[in-house]
Amino acid sequence: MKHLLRNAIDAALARLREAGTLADAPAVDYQVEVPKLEAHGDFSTNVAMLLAKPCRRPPRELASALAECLRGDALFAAVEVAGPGFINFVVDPATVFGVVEAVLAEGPDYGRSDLGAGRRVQVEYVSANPTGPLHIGHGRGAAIGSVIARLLAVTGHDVCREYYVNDAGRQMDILALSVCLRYLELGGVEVDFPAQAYRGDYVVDIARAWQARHGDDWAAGVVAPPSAIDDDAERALDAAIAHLRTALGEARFATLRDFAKDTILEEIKADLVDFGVEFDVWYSEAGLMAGGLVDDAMAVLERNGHIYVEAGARWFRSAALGDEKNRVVVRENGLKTYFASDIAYHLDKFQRGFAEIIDVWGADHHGYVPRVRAAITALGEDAARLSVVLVQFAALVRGGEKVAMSTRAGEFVTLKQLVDEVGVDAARFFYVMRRADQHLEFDLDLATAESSDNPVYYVQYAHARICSVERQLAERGLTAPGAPVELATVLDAPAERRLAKLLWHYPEMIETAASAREPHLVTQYLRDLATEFHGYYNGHKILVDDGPLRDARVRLCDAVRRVLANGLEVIGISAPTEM
RNA sequence: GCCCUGGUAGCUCAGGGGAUAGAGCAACCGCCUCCUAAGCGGUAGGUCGCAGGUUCGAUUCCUGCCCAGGGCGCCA
Repeated sequence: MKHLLRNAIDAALARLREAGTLADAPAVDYQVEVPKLEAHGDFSTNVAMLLAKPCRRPPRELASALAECLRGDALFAAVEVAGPGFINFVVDPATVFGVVEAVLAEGPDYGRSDLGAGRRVQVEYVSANPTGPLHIGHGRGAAIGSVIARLLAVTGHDVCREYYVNDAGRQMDILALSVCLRYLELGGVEVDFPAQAYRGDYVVDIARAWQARHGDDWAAGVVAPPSAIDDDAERALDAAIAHLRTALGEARFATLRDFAKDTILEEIKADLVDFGVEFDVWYSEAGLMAGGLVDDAMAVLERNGHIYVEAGARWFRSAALGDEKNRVVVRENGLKTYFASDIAYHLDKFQRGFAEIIDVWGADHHGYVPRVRAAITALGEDAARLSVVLVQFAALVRGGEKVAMSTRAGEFVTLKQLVDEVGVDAARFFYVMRRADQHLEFDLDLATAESSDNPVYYVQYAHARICSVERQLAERGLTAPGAPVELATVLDAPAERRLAKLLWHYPEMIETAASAREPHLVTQYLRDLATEFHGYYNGHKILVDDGPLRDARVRLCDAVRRVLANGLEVIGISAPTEM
C-alpha cells in the first residue's frame, strides 16, 4: 500500500516539476505513515514540509498543489491538507478491501516476498557450550535466532541455521573431571569435589550412565585428587585435571570426556527439537582445529602483517582496526586462545560463500564484536556482511525476587523445565515479545502458570474464534456464497476498514522485521490484529441473515484468520482451531 | 577509570524528528437470552531521568550530568 502511495506521490511531484510549479524541488526522503488519529486519514506524508525550505515556499501551499494533483488518482477517496502541511489520504474502499481477496488467494504465501532474492544467509545461534543442559537464558537466544531464520526464509533468503559447538579447550576437561569424580564417588571413593567444577545433578546422571556401561572397575586403582592442591581455585582445578589425566592415561580420559560431551550434546539437541528449534549444521570447534583451519587463519593474519610476538605470546593487532586493544591469539604456553578459533570459524563462514552472516550472541559478548570485525577485515573479508544480534539476558523472577543462576553450581531452570511447564507456544512468544537487546524480565510464576495474562492465548484465541465461526457456518449449511461479493459495497464499519488496513500492513511488517532482525515486531503486530478482531467480533455479528453481508464478513474474517496463522507460523507457534 | 546498553503510566514494556505519547498487567465501573467472557467497552493514571544545544517542530538527534545493567583475561 505504501508503495502505491509513494508511486502516486512521486508521479505528482514529477508532473509539478514539469509544469514548472515545483521546478526547483529536490528529491527528499519523505515519509509515508499511518497517522495516529483516524481523523487524519489512512496515510499521511510530510513531503510538503520537507520541500518547504529548499523551495522557499510555505509548506501548506506546496501541500495544496500536491494534493490537487493527487486528487485525480482513483486510489484515493480523499486527499486533504492538514496541520502544518501534512497531506492526508483516505484510500478508496475498493482498494482497501481488495486486500481480503489477495490474502485469500495467496493463502500461506501472503506475506512472503522475494526481498532476499535467494541470497545465502547464515544465522548462527544458541551455540551454548556442551558442558550442561540449556537453561532459560539460552532459550531466548534459541527463540530469537529461530524466528530471525524463519523471517529470512519467508522473505526469500536461502537460510543456513548453524550451531557452533565449543567442544575444545579447558571447559571440556573440567567436564571430564566433574564426571570422573562423580563416577569415583559412585564407586565409594571419598572425593573432595572442587567448588569450581560442574556441580549439577546432570553430571551425576552422566557418571551413572558411564558406570552402567563400564562397571565399577573402569577406574580401578585410580585415587581421587588430593584436596586443596592449590589455594587458587582455578589452579587447583587444573591440578586435579592433570592428576586424573595421569592416573587414567590420556586415552581413557579422552574417552570419558567425549562420552560426557556427546551425552550433553544429544540432550541439547533433543531439548531444541522439543522447543521447535532446528539446525542445518552443527559445527565443531574441535573439528575446526583438527582440520588445521585455525593454523590457516593465523597464517593469513601473519601474511597480512597483523601478528606480532610479545612476552612469548602471539598477538593480533586488532587495535589498528577499531578494537580497544590488541588481543592474544597464541598463548605463551603455545595454546591457541578461543579467539583464535573464532577468527578461523568466521573465515570459514566467509569462505563458505554466505552473502550475509548473522551471529546471535548473548549481550555479555558485546565487547567481543569489535575484535571479530577487526579480524574479518584483517583476513581481507568484508566485515559489513556480518551483523551481530545481541540478546539481553532474561532475568528470572520467582515470587517477586530475582533468581541467581550458575551453570557450575547447577542452580538454574532448564529450558526443558520451562517448556514442560508452560509449553512451547507460550515460551517462544514470551521470549520474542520484546526487543532482543532489551532486558527481559521472565516471571516464572507467570510463565509457569497458564494464565490469561499470557498474550499468546490472546492471539491464538482470535484464531480459534474465527475457526469456530467457520464451523458454525458449515453446520448451518451456509458455506456456498452465491456470486462473489464486492466487499467494499457491503462492508462499511470502521472496524472492518481497520482490519483490512492491518492486513495490508502485514507484508511490510514482515519485511521490516526480517531486515532489521526484530522478531518482536511480529508478536506486536499479532497482538494488534487480535485486539482489532476481538473488538470487531464483540461489536458485530458475523453470521447475519443478510447473505451478501454475511459472505463479506466471513471472507474478511477468513483473511484475518489466514494472516494470524501465517504470523504465528513465522514465530513457530501453533494456530489452534479451538481452545 | 574506560567502553557498550538502557532510564517512557504503580509494574512489565512498545514507539521514536511531526499533529492530542501507546499496549498489557494491576485499580475502578459496566457487558453473556446473542457466532467461544481465554473476550469486549469505559474511567483513572505521564515534567518520555536532569540540563543545555540543533530544528519550522525534540520524548525521538547531539553534548554534559545523574541512575541502572553489562563489558573491559595469555578464560571459554
